[in-house]
Amino acid sequence: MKHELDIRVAIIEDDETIREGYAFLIGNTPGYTIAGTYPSAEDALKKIDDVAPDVLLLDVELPGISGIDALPRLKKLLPDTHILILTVYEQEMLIFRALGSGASGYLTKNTPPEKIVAAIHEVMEGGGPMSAHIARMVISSFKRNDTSPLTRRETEILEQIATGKSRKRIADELFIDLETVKSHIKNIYHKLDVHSKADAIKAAKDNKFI
Amino acid sequence: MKHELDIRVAIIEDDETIREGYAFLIGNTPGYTIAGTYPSAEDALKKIDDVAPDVLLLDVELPGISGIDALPRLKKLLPDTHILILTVYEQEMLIFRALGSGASGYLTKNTPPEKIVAAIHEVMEGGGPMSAHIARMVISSFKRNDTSPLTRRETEILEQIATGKSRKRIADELFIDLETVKSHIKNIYHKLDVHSKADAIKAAKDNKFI
DNA sequence: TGCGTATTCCCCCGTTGCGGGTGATTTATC
DNA sequence: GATAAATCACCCGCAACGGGGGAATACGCA
Repeated sequence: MKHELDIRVAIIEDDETIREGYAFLIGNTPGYTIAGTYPSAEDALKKIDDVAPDVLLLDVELPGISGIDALPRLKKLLPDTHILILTVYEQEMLIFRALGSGASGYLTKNTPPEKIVAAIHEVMEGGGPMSAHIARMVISSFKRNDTSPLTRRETEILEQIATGKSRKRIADELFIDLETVKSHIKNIYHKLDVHSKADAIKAAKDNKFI
Repeated sequence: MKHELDIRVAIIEDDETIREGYAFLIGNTPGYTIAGTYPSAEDALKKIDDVAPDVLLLDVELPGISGIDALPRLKKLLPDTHILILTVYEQEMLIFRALGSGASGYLTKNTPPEKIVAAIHEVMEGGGPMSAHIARMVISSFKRNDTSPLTRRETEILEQIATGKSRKRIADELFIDLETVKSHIKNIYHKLDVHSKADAIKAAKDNKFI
């Protein structure tokens, strides 16, 4: 039951059962049309530009080029297509690489069918659908460590250092003397037990002090 | 209808109508109990530690101390309470400050009542409930610019510079000569039209090249 | 109100890194 | 086989960095 105003959905998924299952589910939901299904990224990269779907469901574990590696190239081919990652993997690395490469949402494969359809609708409405656990991980990535040994001023100065600014420039912008900045930096190094900018930044970022 | 195993919810909201509305809604939902309602952050900070709610709904626009400013102090008082921001504001600044200060979710006030209850449930289950538009903004914050003028190697080196490492150290870690690193940096500066580390990092971050 | 901490500023020292100019060679990739 | 990317080379002067010492206000919480 195709319709001109339907949301056009494409699927890249190597498991035929899952692929056809999603296609059946979405194709039989009013308002949605399957614009193409592909068993591999290579396949999709060759043919999908003729299809230009509104939304693309992308599996990350694919034979040959992985979904993650295909993402930037798919996004280049289809800049206006919303790409939803659909996977069993919940590693931070994968999630942030996917979102960095232009994915508009990230769903785990235990997502019930009706929620997948809802996610497709949501992404078309300007949302960013994520599975609950993924959303929590994304939120956690912003969270600062509230037990930082650094004072407010020290934190502020370390943040400035992390932007590559010189001590002189930091002093000028904070309206304090260069000697004061040096003094803070010495205290920061002592507290973090480091002996260089790079190590201080790394220690602070690892511990979410900045 | 209180129950020992109910999810205990507290509310900080200055508008009495809204506050009582939420309290009525949540208190009358099976499985949820209102543990306390407060018209201001000062009020809550004084009394809420006796209450120790599982979930706290927090408005950001409050008289006196704002919800955002109260967040770190509330989190310190109640480290195990999940705090859900409930607001009309959708500014990036506010969202990221809230998530950085320990908020577990962020909902806009046009959220229908049943979704607020669902969000409380979700956050107790390890999720990170966000309104659709908020989720999209959060996801967008990760997205790299796919039209960067920098090559892969240049991007890699600029990322290393942004961690505060010296050229020498970058050279060693990438197994290339110091002169090569210098050469890349010169190319980066030309492409970004800058003349210092700090300006290069700023330009690259502003444009999401790194 | 007072104790402790945070923040501010001052001097010394030697070493290292940084920004910029101009050039050349070897890999990939199309 | 052309174009871009990545690699290495040698020149220069100045600024920044890391670490040692000490000391005076300002501020917040009890």
